[in-house]
Amino acid sequence: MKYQAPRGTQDILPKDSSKWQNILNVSKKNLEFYGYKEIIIPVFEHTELFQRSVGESTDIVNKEMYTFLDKSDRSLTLRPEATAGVMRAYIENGLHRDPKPVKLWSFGPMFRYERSQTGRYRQFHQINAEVLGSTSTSCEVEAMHLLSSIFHELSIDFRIEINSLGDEDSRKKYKEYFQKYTKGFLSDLCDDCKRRYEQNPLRMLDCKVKADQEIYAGAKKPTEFLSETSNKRWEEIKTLLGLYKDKAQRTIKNIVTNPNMVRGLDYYNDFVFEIISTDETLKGQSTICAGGRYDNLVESIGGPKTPGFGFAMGVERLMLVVKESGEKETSLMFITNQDDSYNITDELFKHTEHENLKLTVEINYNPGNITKQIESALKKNIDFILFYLDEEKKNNKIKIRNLKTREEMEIPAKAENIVEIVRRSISTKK
RNA sequence: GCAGUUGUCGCCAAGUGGUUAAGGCCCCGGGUUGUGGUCCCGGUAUUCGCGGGUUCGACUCCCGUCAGCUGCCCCA
Repeated sequence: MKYQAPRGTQDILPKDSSKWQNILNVSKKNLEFYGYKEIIIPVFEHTELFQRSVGESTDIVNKEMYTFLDKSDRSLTLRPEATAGVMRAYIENGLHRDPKPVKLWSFGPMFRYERSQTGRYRQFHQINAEVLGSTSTSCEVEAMHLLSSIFHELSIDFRIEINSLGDEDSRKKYKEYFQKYTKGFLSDLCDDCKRRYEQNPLRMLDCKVKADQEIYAGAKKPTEFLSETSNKRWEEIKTLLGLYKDKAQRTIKNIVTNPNMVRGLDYYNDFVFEIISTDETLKGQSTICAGGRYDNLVESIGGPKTPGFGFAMGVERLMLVVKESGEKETSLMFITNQDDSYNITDELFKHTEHENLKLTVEINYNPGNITKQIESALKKNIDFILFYLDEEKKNNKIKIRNLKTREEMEIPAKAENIVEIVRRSISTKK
C-alpha cells in the first residue's frame, strides 16, 4: 500500500458513521432544546488569536499548534480549540448586541500536534458550546443537567468532577501561598513540577507523581482561598447542584468535587469541570467533556467586557465509549429486472420525506439468479424484499416479504401500499 | 518531545536465511434465468509498512524512515 493517513488522523468508515451522527444528533437536540444556536466558523484563524486567548504559557500554544505561513506571509493556525474562534466571531459580527445570554454551539475538527494514542488524535473533533453575557450560576447548573442528559441518552457511564479556581484575586493569593508552601520541598519534586513552580504553580496540583502528591496533600486547596464573591458563587453552585443534599435526593447523582482539578487553558476562572467516562476502554484519555467559566476572555481579545461559560466534548472519545449506533433505518431491496422500478422508488422517496420515515432502498444490481439475490439481501440484513418481476408487473402488483418474520403478501405496485406495510411492521415491533 | 513495543491480503494469522509466501474469515464467480443464510467447486499477496545495506540468496539479519499501540508530558 502506497499511502497512509498522516499520523494522528483517522477515517470514519461507513460502519461507524451512523454512531458518529448519532452522537452529533443527540448532542444537537439537547443543546438546541436549551436554546443554543449553531455557529459555523473557520478552521484556521490568525495565530495571534490563539496566543492571546488560549495563553502563551500553555502547552497548546507552546508546542502543539499547527501554524503555517500563507502565500502572503500571514501567520495562520489550524484551530486547537473552538472557543477562541467563536469569541472572535461573536465580537466581529456584533453578536454582543443580541439579547443576553447568547448561547452558541458548534462542531468541527480541531488540530493539535501531539503524540497520538487511543482517543487522542492530531485532528480530532469537538462539539462545543458557549454561553455569553451572563454571570448567573444558572450557566453552570444548566450545563451540568444538559450534559448529563446527553450522556444518559448515549448510555455512557460517567462521573462529573467540579472545582472552583476563583477569580484573579483568589488565584493570585493561592499562587503565593502555594509557592511558599512548596519552596522547601523544591529539590524533592519531579522535574516537571520544578518547571511548573515558576511557570504555572497551579498545575503542580494534578501532578501524577506519587511522591509529589504526598507533599501537596498537606497543602490547602484553591477553594480555601476564594474571594468573597468567588466563594459565594461556588457555594451557590454546589447548593443548586444538590451537593449538600443526600445523594438519593440529587437530580445529578454522579457529581463530585475535585479540589485538585485545574485546566490546561489559561482563560478559565471560578467554576471548572470535567466529565470522565468510567469505561475502561478509554485508558489514559478518559475525559470526554470539559469546560468552565471565562469571564475575561472576550475583553482580553478586544471585545466588550462579557462574562462567558463554555465546554467541549471530544467526539472520538465518545465514539470509543458509545455502544449503540442510533435508530436503524428500515431497508428494502427490490428484486427486479433493470428497468422501471425506479418509478416506484422515486415515489417511495417522496413518501418517506412527507411521513418522516427512515427508509433505504436498494435495487439489486445483478438481476438474474433469484436465490442469490435473496441471499444477498439476507447478508446485508435487509428488512423487506420486494419482488417486481415479469409476473408481478403483468398484474401491476408487488410481492413484499418481511425477511424477519417471513410474512409475504401481494399488494398493488404503488409506493403508498409499500409504505403502509413498512409502517405496520415498525409499529408492531415497538 | 521522551521511553518501550509492534507492522505478512479488507480481517485473523503460519512462516525465524534457501526454489513458485500455509490456512481460516470476508469478498467475487459458478453449481442453480422465479424464491432463505447450509453445502460443493473455482478466484483473489510477482510480495511481507516503506527505503537502503549485508548475502550466491532476505518476510527472516543490520540501518534508516513511516504508522499503530502503551506509559510520560499534556489534553477533548
